[in-house]
Amino acid sequence: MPELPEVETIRRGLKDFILEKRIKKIEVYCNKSFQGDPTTVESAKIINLRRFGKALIIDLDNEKSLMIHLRMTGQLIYDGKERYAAGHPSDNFTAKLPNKQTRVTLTLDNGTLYFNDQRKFGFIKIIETKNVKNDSFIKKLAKEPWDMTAPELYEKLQKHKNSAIKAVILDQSIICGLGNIYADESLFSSKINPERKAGSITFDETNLLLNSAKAVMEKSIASGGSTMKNYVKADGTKGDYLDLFAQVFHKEGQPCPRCGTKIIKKKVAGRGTHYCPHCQKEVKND
DNA sequence: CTAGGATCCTGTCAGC
DNA sequence: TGCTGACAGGATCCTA
Repeated sequence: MPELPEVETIRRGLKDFILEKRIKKIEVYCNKSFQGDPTTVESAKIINLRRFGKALIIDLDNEKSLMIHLRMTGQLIYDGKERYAAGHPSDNFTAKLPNKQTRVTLTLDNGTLYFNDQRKFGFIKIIETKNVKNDSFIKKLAKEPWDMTAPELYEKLQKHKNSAIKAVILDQSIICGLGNIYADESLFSSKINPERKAGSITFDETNLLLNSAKAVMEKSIASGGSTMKNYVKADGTKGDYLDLFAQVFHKEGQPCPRCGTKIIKKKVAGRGTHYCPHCQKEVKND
């Protein structure tokens, strides 16, 4: 699910609806999905929304924060006068809520925020605002592509020289923000085969990869992420926004936009991986 | 230390 | 139709 662009989309979109609003009540339907005592944040006001990699932080006015990670299938759906839904795309965006996949609801002054999560990998947890940066997950995050230099990334790649480049760029402690979609898209854009060992990537290729990562994520954020938002009509839910900008992801069997060769799907680093076998030729030496 | 695989959980889809 | 296995936009834990 949601990668950096989707979480950033959620942050920007949700802000307009929930900033300066108070949490009146929290209902937890699945204990695994919520860590902490909900009553300690009830009546607190939302004063800021921040993002660290794929994690969303909602700061409250009582020195506590909600840390939200959507993992694979998490969604945040605000339902008030309007509905704003983002995260893992599904019919939940327009469905009646709460429903079977609703794990937590936050009742606000002006509406309800639903945390839906089919697979229950995601979570909301309460942490002290001052401890956000010390959180075990946040602490490990590397820089995002915009803050990282090519020499920095190149050095990290050498440290993991025997791993597939795809596996390396998915590691949030190496470079932060890429997930399965943007890893594939960045590698395609850089003409790098996902199975190449990180140690075989040249400095120039590293530079290209870094620039590609920035470009594909910027493009996604600009178009509202690959997620859907502001939906009111049920007939819109079938639309796949990913198609609008993805070059290879979920495009297996379709012609490569650069050379026309059929896009391949193959398991790399334990993940479904899409690439053009012609543009992204394997390089033998490493 | 790195590298690779299993695992958490629910739902859907292809194939028999 | 019913069953089965594979797979899913993530991250962690375990093992070698």
